[in-house]
Amino acid sequence: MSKNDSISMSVIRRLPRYYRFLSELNDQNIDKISSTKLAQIMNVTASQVRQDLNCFGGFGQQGYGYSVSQLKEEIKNILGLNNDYKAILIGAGNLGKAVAMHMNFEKLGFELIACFDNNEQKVGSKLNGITVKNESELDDFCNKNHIDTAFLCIPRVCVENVLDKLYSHGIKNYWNFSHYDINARYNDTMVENVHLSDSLMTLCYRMNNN
Amino acid sequence: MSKNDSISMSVIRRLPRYYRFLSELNDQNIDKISSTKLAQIMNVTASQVRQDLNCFGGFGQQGYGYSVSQLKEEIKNILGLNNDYKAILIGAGNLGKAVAMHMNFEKLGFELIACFDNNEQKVGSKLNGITVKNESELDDFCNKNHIDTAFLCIPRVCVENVLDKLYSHGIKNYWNFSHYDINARYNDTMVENVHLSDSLMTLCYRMNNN
DNA sequence: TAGATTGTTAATCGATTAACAATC
DNA sequence: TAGATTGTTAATCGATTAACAATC
Repeated sequence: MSKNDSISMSVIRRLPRYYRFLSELNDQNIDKISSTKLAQIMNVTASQVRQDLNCFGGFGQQGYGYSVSQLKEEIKNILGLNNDYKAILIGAGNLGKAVAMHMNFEKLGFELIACFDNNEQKVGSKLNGITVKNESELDDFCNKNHIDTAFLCIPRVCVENVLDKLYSHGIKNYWNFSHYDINARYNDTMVENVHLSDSLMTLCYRMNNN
Repeated sequence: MSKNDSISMSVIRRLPRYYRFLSELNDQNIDKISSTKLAQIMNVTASQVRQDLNCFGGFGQQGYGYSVSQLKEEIKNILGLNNDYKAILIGAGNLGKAVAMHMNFEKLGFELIACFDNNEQKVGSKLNGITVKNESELDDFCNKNHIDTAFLCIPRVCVENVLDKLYSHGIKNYWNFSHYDINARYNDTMVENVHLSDSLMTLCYRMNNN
């Protein structure tokens, strides 16, 4: 279909940032912007802005620039934020709790429909209105509900067991906070990793070598 | 000094991953590995492994390969994980709590020495043995203690005020969980961003366009 | 020594930037 | 129309991969 056949990850990873800056401009009731000005604000080159946007279509108007509100909506659609992907969260520890409580899933194209934990202590507690279920109910829940993606907030050593179960139910999209290498086990999965400790190590390196 | 004059961010961001895989191999008591085998395990090319490592020195031995334990230690040193950088955490909400409780700072070159929050409800509670202080004590604390870096787990709108304060005390390294653009305000800061919602949006895009 | 594997140079590939014709 | 700014092609830059001589 049309242009977005094989957009590079470099471009894809910049999209949320465009979306954020455009949302801000829109909130400030600015209705037009040129690639040059947007680039200035975002601290990138105007060429990059135009190249990136043109991966998806000609959203601008020569001699004028881009309509902020229109471009913002375009990117929202490109990202797919109007979706309502059903997500479940595995692991209601500190990290899982933070993910459940902190994120505005609705604005990101997701709906969190259930949380699971294997710790009896946590079962029954509520996260953003969702009662934490016992992990033993996971299979049953997967059978009875359509699930698009799983957010894994469990320790590395626990992932394989849970992953095998989820994969057997056809779940192939993962937001993974552990260091378990999901793709190595199932190469047809779509995995977005968040490696907090890698990020902190990178900061450490840079502090050493500034 | 020597080789690591201007290592590209691409290489730097791969270092934690090397460190992880080497640590694992070491735990399995494997004592030698070739670039080819390591590349296989990590799903990259052997060329990249050798190029990356040679940015920092010739750690291998021709005809033999690399000593796992030695290479692991080398990378640990390159990353600077033996440091004891003093860090403070701003924001003891769900995210801040998760960061404080979940991370093994000691193994990452940091020591968390204080937490602050402006919410009276949170002040006095304990995170991993550290009592949450009132944000009003921040200035005083900065005056009396050496601080290398701040972890910002506060909402975007709260960052500017806190940042100005921290920067005035000479703190220039930040682990930033908000969408506030620290570098735009102070361009001599070292910032490592964690943008959870950007990550989730990227997953959303990829789910739409698999 | 012969075999293996590194360190490093050269070739390729992809991403970013510059330039400019098209056009509003 | 003249001025501005896009969309797009071409040039540059950097990162990845391949090749191979050095050497353990």
